[in-house]
Amino acid sequence: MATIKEVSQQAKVSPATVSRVLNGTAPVNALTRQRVLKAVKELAYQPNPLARALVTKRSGGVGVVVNELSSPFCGGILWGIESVLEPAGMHLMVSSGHSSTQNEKAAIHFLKNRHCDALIVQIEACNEDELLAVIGNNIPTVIMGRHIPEMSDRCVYLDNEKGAYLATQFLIQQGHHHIAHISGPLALQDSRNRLDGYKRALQEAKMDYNPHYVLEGTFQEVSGYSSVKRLLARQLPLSAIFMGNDQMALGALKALYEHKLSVPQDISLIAYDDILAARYSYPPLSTIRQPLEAMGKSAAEVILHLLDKESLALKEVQKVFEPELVIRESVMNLC
Amino acid sequence: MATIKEVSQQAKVSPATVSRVLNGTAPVNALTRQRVLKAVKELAYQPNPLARALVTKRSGGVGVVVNELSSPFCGGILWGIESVLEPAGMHLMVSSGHSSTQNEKAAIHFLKNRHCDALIVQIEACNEDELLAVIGNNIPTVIMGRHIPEMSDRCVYLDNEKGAYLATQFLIQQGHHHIAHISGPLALQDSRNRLDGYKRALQEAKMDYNPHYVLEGTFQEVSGYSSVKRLLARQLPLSAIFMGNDQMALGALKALYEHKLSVPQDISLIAYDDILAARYSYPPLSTIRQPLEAMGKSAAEVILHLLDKESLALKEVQKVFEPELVIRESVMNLC
DNA sequence: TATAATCATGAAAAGCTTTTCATGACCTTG
DNA sequence: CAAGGTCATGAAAAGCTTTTCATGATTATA
Repeated sequence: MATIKEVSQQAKVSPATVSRVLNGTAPVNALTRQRVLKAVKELAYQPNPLARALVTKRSGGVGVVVNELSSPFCGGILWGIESVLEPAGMHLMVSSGHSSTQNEKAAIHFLKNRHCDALIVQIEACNEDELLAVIGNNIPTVIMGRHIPEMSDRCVYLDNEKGAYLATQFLIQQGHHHIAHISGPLALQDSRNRLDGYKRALQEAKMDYNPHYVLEGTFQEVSGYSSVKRLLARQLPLSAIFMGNDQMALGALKALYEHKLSVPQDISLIAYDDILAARYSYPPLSTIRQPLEAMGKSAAEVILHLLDKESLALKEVQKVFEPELVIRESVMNLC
Repeated sequence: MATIKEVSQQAKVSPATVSRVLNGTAPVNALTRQRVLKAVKELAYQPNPLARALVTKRSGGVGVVVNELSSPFCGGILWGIESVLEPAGMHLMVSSGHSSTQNEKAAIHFLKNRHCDALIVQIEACNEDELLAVIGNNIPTVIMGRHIPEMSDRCVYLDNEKGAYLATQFLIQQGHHHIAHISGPLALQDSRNRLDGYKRALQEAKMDYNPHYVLEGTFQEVSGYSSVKRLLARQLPLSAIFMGNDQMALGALKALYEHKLSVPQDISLIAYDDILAARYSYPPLSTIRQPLEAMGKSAAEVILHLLDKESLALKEVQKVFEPELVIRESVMNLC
């Protein structure tokens, strides 16, 4: 590995001049510049990022904490982030939170300690106060997948209320009157927003909101399964369920199958997220799609702006994303 | 951020002594040590990883190049890697190859240039020579998901031949005689090994290998769809298909559905990988499971050994993993 | 008791850049 | 032509550790 000193010797200039040529930080005589560039090429010189980081206090790394590396949700986000950050010359340092407050905090500390220039955080367990505390305010940070009022302009998230509204509205349009909802954990803002959207659609259709039709789940498959069983045990008139996410819907499918209820003939199902499995379940699930990749890209763009790498104003980046209704075959038209 | 100098002043020692206490590189008088530790605590001192990396030539980062960040396959691997490397104090720098030779090379160069201590590479497009060339031999590297003879002791992979053998054998045991195979791209060693396993099972059952029953796909869903259509057009007697991976099997399901052939009554299907969707397709797919997380862990352990962080001998890490047959409902018993 | 060996510590160098400050050459302007 | 300004460049410092080498003190050995 050649150093800047060797280059400077070969080009018969000082290291400072080489630095100036490479970074364009000061004007350099055209001939000198050429000599330098020639030497750089001949020695295949590449600046040592560590030494550079030490002096500029910019490591070129962005820390990303996702909830679960292996989930399709996080994969989509990561992909989006990478596609923006890498061309900008920055690298991703990833870590995961595994839905545990402690892990999440540890992951954030870990990355902060590694001198990341910025942080992108998509976690579920920490509440708002914990999150704000652990982030601190000495590192530019973007929150993904939830809205935190204190840092509204650095949150990239889906309009969950609207997605739930769209889902419920669709069920109503298809002629359903008795619509249940299995929510996610209500400690999460997302889940609460989805519940709100469900309520708003009912209200708009002049249908009463009945708490007996709502159960709280955990976003996991087993919870979809057990919640639906509990719901059925209540023996309420029922024609459709709005499931808080796809994974729970897959569990629901199983529960309904065991009760010899077919989807959508006996019960209609609509869910949320549009993971791959939603397309291949039987029947394929109608669901609400989140533009994960686009959201990841936006988060990365916000980061670039915060780091002043781009001239665009921060406001111009889209931060609230629109959910999209994906119609497949799990909802029956009763009209 | 406190520096080592401030700590040394507070503890009335030289920076060298602080370093010695913190790294245990030389004996330090017990009392001095206590003074130093006290100062470290009071100032909440944390060594600057960049400065440290500059002198030790160890950044503490491991570069990971996966084929596709958003795929469930890579997610599982990443999870495994993270679970070993993070406790060892190392961080992950990720990048993806997107099945393109150029991207893969760029990603590896990108990470090497960032002064990673080591590399874990799971890519598909580069052939062996390209891969060896781009890796070079100045950075410890582990290859995942394929076997490269030149660096046999640094490859962590599945016994693909055996998995394919298990799948095909299972079909035969269930009484199938006309078994087709839609392979992955035969440029990939994995695909060739799976084809070999298929052949071996046939041979062992004294069934003839007929090339008309084998089509080459791309591992993508659409390719499963089109390959099956082409296969059906050949009008061969057929009772089962061994699909090269789950994604192609999902495409196959669609093609068969369009031909009004039901699975498994008319055609049986078995696949490879066991992604989440395999469990929820209709019917749920029998498939071959890869222990992704365990493989990721192993890869990370090999890295740690290569970096001499652990005393275990390199040989003791498991590097060839056993596939597991997962029986669901896509295969009919004809016996 | 004198000499050798061991131990604890500090000063300074090394690692590689970027950046500040200074300098000398050249040009412009009064 | 002298004074002031601009331009291109170099020397040296700064950024924060780790590590080498040297030193003085203490202990063991002959």
